Amino acid sequence: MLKDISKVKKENISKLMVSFSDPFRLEIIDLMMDGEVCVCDIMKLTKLSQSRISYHIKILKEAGLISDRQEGRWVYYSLNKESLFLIKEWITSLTDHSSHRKRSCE
Amino acid sequence: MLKDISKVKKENISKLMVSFSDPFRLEIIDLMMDGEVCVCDIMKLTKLSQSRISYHIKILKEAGLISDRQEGRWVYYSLNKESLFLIKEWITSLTDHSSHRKRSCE
DNA sequence: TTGATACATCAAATTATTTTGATGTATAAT
DNA sequence: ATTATACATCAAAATAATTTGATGTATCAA
Repeated sequence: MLKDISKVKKENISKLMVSFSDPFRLEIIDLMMDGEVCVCDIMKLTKLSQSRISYHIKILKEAGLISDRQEGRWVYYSLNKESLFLIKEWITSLTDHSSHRKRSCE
Repeated sequence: MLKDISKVKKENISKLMVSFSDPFRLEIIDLMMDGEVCVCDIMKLTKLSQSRISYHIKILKEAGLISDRQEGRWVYYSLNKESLFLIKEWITSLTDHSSHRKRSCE
């Protein structure tokens, strides 16, 4: 068991995973790989409505997956590398510590 | 953009992420880190109902995250390392290829 | 100071996911 | 054969997430 991963961290992981669990959010994340994007960029590139995008952005933000930077009327969003590393670390702990031990009831 | 990651792969990723997006499924995954478990093990360790566990198991199975092995009346479930590696690979491609390029509208 | 743009937020409607309790199937012990 | 165990599956109910359209706020340009 992941005894070494604190509850706080687990809740972070959970939120990050929820972030990734929506196809539109994955699309948005994908767009952010090329660097900062504003909501208007996402609108042009995905044809999603503005409020719909804002909603998903909010989820990503609350999970700590993205950061924002305001510049005049525009808000630029970008991926947060630290949270990506956190997930990577978690997945790594899964692959590294998971056992193949057989179980047998009876 | 993740041009190099095929659509099929993306759909896998999406399903895997959905797998991870539920706290009870994370618990179940956690239990599987010590090796195989049967539904009855999960029942004892989590106090979730049998059909509830079966439901979540189904989601994990359909995402390809776990494998099953039947032995008599018991079915033993275990984590699928390949799918864990697939996610790791995906996260790695995010961390490795994501750019910090600034955007500026106007 | 008026109007336009960029985005956030809200409540209601829609849609999807999860839970529950019942029933079904297969295996195995008596 | 009958009964018990382990698990799957199903339909209905409960709950949660998402979408929509409207409205709100801040910034900026004319």
